[in-house]
Amino acid sequence: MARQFKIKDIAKQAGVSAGTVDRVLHNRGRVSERSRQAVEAVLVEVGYKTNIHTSAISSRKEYTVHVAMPTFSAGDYWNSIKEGIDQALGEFSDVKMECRYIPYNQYDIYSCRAAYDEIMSGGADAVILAPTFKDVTLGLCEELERREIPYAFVDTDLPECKPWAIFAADQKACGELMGRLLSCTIPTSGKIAIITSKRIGNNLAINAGEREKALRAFLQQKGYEILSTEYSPYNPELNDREIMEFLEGNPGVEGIAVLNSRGYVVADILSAHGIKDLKLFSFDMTANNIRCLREGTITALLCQSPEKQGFEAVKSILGRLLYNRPQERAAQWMPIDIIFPENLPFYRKS
Amino acid sequence: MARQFKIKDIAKQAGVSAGTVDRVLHNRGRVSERSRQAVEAVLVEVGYKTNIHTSAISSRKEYTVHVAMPTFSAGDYWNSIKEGIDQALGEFSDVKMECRYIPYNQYDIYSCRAAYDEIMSGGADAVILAPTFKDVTLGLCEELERREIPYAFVDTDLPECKPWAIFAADQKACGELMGRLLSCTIPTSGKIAIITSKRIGNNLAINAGEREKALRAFLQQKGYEILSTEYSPYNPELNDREIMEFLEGNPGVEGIAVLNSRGYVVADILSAHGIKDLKLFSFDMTANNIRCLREGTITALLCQSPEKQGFEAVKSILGRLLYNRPQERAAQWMPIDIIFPENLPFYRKS
DNA sequence: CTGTTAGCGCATTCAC
DNA sequence: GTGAATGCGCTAACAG
Repeated sequence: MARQFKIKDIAKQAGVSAGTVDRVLHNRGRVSERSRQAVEAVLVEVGYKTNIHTSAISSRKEYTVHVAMPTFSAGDYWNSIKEGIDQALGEFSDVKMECRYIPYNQYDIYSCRAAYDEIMSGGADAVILAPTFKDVTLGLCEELERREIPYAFVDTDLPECKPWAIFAADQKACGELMGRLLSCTIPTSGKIAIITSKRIGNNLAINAGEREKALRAFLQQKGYEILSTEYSPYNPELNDREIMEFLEGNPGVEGIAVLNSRGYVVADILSAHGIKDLKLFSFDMTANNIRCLREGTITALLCQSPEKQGFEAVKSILGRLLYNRPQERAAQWMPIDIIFPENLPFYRKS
Repeated sequence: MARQFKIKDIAKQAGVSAGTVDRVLHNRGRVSERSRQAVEAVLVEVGYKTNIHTSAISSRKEYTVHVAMPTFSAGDYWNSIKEGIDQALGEFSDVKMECRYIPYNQYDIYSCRAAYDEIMSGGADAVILAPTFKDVTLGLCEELERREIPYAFVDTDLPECKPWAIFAADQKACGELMGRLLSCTIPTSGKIAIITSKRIGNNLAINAGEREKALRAFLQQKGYEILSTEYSPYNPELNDREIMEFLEGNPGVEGIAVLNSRGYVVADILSAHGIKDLKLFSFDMTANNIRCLREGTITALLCQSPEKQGFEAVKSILGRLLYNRPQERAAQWMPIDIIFPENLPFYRKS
């Protein structure tokens, strides 16, 4: 067990004091170029690794992190992200960090704008957010960058922004993976239906769009006939008729891909009409989707590790807050888990 | 942010000193019954949670953990478990803990016995092991229990033993999940071949056996015709002929399940003979299996989170060593990941 | 700009 | 049996 180098060791080696080493480590400035270089040389030479435990207890600074994401209810996707955030808060509970949740309606751009206004008015040291509406988010990020407030994305990437970090699933891979599952399950003679949801206004359903593009490319290459339809998240009572009319008008559909978390909506409709021989795939381990998976009305779910997204976002922001290092825009792509009834129990958190 | 209760707070509440609280927390004895009860009452009342960080830095005890598992080579399953262990060692680097690896040949019971002897002769504070040979392991565990040395299992469970904790995948679920994948992929008119490996001596290939049982039950219920054969891990040059003869003698096989990590062996044989239309599933993200998955000669892999097994085993043993709490035999079943080429990149660690 | 120093919360002596 | 005192490595405030 090679003894770790301590700050004092570094200081002695570099011919400075512990205080100076600390200032270098945290990019606090007020250090002469000469000292800084000397310290950094020793740092890399001995491979110094800061002891997060002692660091955590002796740091008395308090931070406020604002978290803006769509309203969540028990067992849904956004709630899982929140669980990951809370888990991180527990794990790093000695860092005095407060998380303020600022929820908004993901179908209402005004609600989102209001949430963002609230972020800017409060005194946030850092921000975690899900880029639901592209243009609105661009505006917020610009302002955050001007004020030098670090922010991290979860769920979706927005290439135009310069977040401190991104925690999301690769949507192209999500689409292709769904294509793979469908092509394993359905003979090429069968037709495949892609179901998306209508979204009002000119906001992009960024993720679903990317998934659809990748899925179509994948299936086309395999030679499938692809059909598609939309359902309305605003008029759920219409869905039943629309979906059934679609299926009746298009005989020969053997597989259905629902490109958002609403697989259960379609599953329940099919089930209510006694349709059992269709393969149905959807996204996210929400409470309703899990129920359908257990009932056998959903074949499998693709999951984007939402807990990990939340957890890693907090962890990363913390690193930024504690160690003021400049860093490149870093994307961390989440594992995409495939859940069948048989491996479901081992993914459910307490 | 509710302020956490500190040891001092507990002490004041219970009318004792910090030292006494510490003795209670660690079951160190030398505490009057009266004080102990008072302290424990306050402890549960305020929901005291020990601060692992301060705890870690101020504890000066040193521990030695022995790890007995099959010899590993770069990129194989056992190496992944070791990576998880090393990762934990890094994460908890301030706990002075040394891990001694004691590898053995998983096909040679004498080598295993020798490894276990070494464990018992060294001064281990705790042991992590994979129960490869049932009877030999039973003997070791008995002795460990007599000496009150805590031990944890990875990879496999052995119901007869009383380990501190178990980190393994549910093998029944593994078998059923493979059945599910096969039944999604292969029409019931197709035949399915199960391939296992011969194991010398009367040691049980515990995991593969359980998987096979579950898989057979699953497929039978779905109405498949099941064939099976074995290959020899000792005479690899024989495999090619044996496998090909098996396939030629059994036309109509559309899917193959390899119930251990050697899927690549079969994949390479098929590929060498230009056979492309078979669906092939196997276990574990080993280097060779990954190669075949990329080449398209393996359809998908089931993975038992080996890194997590190693990581959690160390974490759990650490908890036992630091906090002498008695705990029930606890099994923690790992997630079973399904890996296709499309989601492979997001599971690979650096 | 730099060095010095007082804690952070807990585990562990060592006197009582 | 018990409680006060000491140190772990690091941060942050302060005095130069």
